[in-house]
Amino acid sequence: MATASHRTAPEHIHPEDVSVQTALAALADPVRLSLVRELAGSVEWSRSCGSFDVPVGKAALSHHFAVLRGAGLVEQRDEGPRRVNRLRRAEFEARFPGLLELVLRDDPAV
Amino acid sequence: MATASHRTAPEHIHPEDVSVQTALAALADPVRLSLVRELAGSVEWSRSCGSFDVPVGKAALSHHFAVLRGAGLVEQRDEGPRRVNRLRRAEFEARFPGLLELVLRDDPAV
DNA sequence: CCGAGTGTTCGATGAAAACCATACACTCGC
DNA sequence: GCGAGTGTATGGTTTTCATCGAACACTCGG
Repeated sequence: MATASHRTAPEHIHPEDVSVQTALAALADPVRLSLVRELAGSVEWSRSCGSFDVPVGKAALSHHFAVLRGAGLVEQRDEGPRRVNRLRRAEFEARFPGLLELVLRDDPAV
Repeated sequence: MATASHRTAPEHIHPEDVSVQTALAALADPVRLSLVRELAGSVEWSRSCGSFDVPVGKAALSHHFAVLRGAGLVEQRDEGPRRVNRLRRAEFEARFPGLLELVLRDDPAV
């Protein structure tokens, strides 16, 4: 039941246990930033990993999601064969006030 | 006069022209984060580049300051033989509200 | 005008990170 | 129980970045 294409369920890290460094590094990558933004504009649990429009292969994509999990930015759940995502808005906001909002509503440096 | 050990004066970039990516990447490095924090606790223009307590050589240090300038985080001015620094608090805050404050008053991830 | 102090530049090195292609694991509909 | 769809793991390549040592440029005090 509900254990998609993975031996074990995704391992999550709570934002509370994340260092600023890790958080910043996670968001400093263009692909991940794109994922986070796209995710922010979607209904929770509505997007599977493969449904994002980024210019990388599956392997790299999977890796990026692992990084996002490791930064407490994304939560994942297995739903049948696919793994659906959710942006941990509230929790992340509590740990890093303003950060998420900052990267989300950014005027791309004019 | 006032052109220390450098052909040309330091080239600055205003925070307004900096992308989030660049800003985050600049702050995601341990050495640079250390520099910013130490600088935040000092009087403006009081610290020369060499006066910071970081475990890297001069060359690397010089590079890190270049990155910080490129992210609009630091302003430099030549004062005799040395180059003194200032944290661009207000300008940076205006461009990335909350970010600087966030990395400065951080509980190192418990 | 020399020597000490300061910072940048260059070239090279090493480590980290992103990426791909492939192979594998799991789910589900047929 | 196949076969398609989805995601992970592994191995290897490439790129990026932090770092160093050494050479250079500039300032200033004797």
